Amino acid sequence: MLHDRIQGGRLYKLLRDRFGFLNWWPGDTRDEILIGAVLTQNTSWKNVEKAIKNLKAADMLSIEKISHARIPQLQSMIRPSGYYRQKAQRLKGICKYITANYGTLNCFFSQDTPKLRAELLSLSGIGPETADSILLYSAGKPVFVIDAYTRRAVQRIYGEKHEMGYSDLQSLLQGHVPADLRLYKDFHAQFVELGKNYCKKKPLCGACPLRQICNYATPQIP
DNA sequence: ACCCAGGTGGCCC
DNA sequence: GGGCCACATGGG
Repeated sequence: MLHDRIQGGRLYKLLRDRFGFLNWWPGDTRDEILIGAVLTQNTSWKNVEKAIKNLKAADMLSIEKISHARIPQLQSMIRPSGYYRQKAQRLKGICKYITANYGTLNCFFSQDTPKLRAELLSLSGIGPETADSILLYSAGKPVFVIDAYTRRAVQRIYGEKHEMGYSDLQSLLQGHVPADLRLYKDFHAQFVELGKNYCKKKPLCGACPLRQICNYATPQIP
């Protein structure tokens, strides 16, 4: 069963051996990572890079700056990342909330993780995945991020059928992976790397690392 | 021309 | 509490 396959770090070791350690989320500052997390929603990172480049060129790549940006200007800068009208509005709202209530990201992040997560989720434009991406990569909290890649990989391992919700998937992974920040960051990065290179087609290709643990013979749910 | 990408919020039942 | 749908650009 899945538990056994993930437990003992077998899955992680397998991926890690294939891809090497990935120091993942591109971005130099906490601000940049948070902003990128919002912009990348259902959007390829390539497009987000263009938006971030525009923001950087205009010296607007900070929570504080965006909190009082003009919407039309913000829209034009983030246009390449798609949904630019929605994202401009929501991103500004998020930045305004943080600066108005906490001043700085460091201050905002210095709360208990559960409270911080709930607060992130209460903001328009931040759902579970974005909240956890921010918690993990911007705030540095050991929270497992569940994204489309992770979901697909786990479904491959499971045997495709049992569709799990976000929190079920997260509980499952967090329950079987030691809560270590570097490990969580890298594990998620491994899932992304896996998804980008393999696991795209229905039958796994011969080179897919998952073949080592996924023989499609025992897809039973506990 | 179609399908997808590191989702989310608003409706509806 | 789940099933649709709009949101928008850029690349295969």
